[in-house]
Amino acid sequence: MSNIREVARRSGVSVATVSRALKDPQMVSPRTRERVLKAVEEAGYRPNLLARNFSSGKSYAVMVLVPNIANPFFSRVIRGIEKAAQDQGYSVLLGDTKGDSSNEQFYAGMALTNQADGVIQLGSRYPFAEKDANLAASVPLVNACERIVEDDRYPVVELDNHGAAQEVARHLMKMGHRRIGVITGPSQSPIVRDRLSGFSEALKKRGLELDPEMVVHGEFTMTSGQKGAETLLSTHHRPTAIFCMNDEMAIGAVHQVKRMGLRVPEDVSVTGFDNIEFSQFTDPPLTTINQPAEELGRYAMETLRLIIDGKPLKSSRTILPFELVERESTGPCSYK
Amino acid sequence: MSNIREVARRSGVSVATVSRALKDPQMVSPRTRERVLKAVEEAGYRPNLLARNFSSGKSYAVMVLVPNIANPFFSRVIRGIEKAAQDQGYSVLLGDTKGDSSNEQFYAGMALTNQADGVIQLGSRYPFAEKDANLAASVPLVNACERIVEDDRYPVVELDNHGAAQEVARHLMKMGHRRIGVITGPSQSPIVRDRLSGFSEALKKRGLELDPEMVVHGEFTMTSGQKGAETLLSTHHRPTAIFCMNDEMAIGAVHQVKRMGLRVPEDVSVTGFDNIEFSQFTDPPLTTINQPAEELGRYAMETLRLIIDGKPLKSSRTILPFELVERESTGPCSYK
DNA sequence: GTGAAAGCGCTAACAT
DNA sequence: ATGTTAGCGCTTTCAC
Repeated sequence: MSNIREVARRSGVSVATVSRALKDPQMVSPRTRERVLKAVEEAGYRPNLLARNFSSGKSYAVMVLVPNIANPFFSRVIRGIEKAAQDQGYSVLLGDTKGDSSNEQFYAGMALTNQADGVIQLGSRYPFAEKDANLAASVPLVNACERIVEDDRYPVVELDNHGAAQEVARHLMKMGHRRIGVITGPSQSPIVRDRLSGFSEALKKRGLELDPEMVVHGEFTMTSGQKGAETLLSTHHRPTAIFCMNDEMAIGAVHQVKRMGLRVPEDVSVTGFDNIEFSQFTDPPLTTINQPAEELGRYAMETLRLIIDGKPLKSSRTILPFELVERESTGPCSYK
Repeated sequence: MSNIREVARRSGVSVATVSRALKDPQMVSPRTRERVLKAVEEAGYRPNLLARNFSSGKSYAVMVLVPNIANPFFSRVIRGIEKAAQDQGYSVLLGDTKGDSSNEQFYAGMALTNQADGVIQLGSRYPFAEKDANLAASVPLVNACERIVEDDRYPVVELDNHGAAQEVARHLMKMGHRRIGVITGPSQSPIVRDRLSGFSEALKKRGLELDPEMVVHGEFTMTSGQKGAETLLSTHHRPTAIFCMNDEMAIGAVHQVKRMGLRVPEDVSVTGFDNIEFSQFTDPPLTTINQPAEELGRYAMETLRLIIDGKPLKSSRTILPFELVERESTGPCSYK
């Protein structure tokens, strides 16, 4: 592997000039530039970015903490992050945390040893170990999709979860549903709270109360959606519709509804959230909320970049718009 | 951010001793060690790994090229890679290539500038630009899941695709199917060729010929699976079973079979490949081939590590076992 | 426009 | 067991 000195030697200039010719071409004369580039070619030279980064004190990498990389919604967010990162000359380090705080601390900790210039947390936890909080205070951190619990020090890029859940409620009520079950995510998650409050608020506006028996907690997995549906449908007074807080759980719920000999949507309507691609191919296709996943990622990366560069943020909270996608998993309430 | 000199000053020893106390504790006396650790604590010191890596000439990062990060099968492979990487002190750089060769070249190129110590290619292409081939020759590269076309210079970790496709064929023939359609992936892909040859070989053994009209090419997406099924089912003599080369296409195919008023499996059996989690929740659940995805990833990372460290490989080709998972999307042939 | 040289933070060879 | 120092490859002042 040839280095900058080798190129300097070959082109008969100093290393400084080579450095300039490559990073700031108009700083050197056309003739030298040409000679340098020729030497670069001949030597098969590639700058050692490890050295460059070390020298500049930056890694030009961002650490992305993702609760579950197998969730297609997060995949799309990551796509958005990556695209934006590439545009900005940054690389993406992947940290699949499985929602585990020790994993989060491990990966986020890499920003403390200069392996990443910033962190994008897609989960809802403050990702650093408490004992590292002092050091971590200076690490650029952006929170996307979720919102870090009890902490508004960090910019967040998220959906109008409250509004989206309201929209779902309105959609179901418009179809005549009055007893609606909800399969949430983990109860401590801020988005779960937002969606739950939006949902019950919309119900209240129409004089309906959210029966606690109609709220079960899932874990954003298909299995938990299936179990949740089983619980809801085994109640004495079963719901005619189920609002699932993500598409995976909705897929599990639809599965269970059918297993219990009921039809979707004739007997039970089911809604999802996220609009992952699979939601179009279930039977029936899911009514769901579309999240602009790639944009969430892009905004998160762009925001992080501003922080890294010490530039001012227009706002510490970016809310992206949702969209209700009506498909065939919801229909008129046939009960009574 | 305090550095090693600061710690040296605080503990009254030299930087070398601090370095040793941290990297090789038993090289310094217990008393000094203690003093150093105390100083580290007080100073809130974290080693600058950018500097350490630069100094050692290694990035301790691997670049993973993935054709489509939204494909849950690849997600699981990445999980396996990441786990193994973490165990070995490596970080994972993500390169979502979308199957695009310019993306592959961009991301793989990061290994040429010392930003990654090696590359894991999950796609089937030689990832470097031809003009970089000379430089790239020294970059550790492992191919997983797919096999790099026309090039056996690189170790590969893959499934027995030929055998798995045979197994699918045998399963369908056992159920009485004699006219079977196939929805493949891109025709240049080696795994597609392997599976196709295994499939037709098994057919031949039972005196059946694979009708070219029964082979359509998909792109490993649900939409292409849907289209493929439409094509196959619109033929004059339609198949009673369809072998899809991944689960997404099978999901699309099932969707289309139903849309055409046919039943799965009563009228048409459908099989998938990969055993992604969604395959359990389709209606009906998919008969498919289980791939040990995480293990594929783990082996790939371990193999790459051996190459990086210049250690000998036991074999340049690791074949992992498959398993046929029988679910309800396949059933006895009812035709004639 | 170009060169000389310091310095980024760490490791490791060498000296003691 | 510990200190001194060169050096990793690059960027960036500071002179000229």
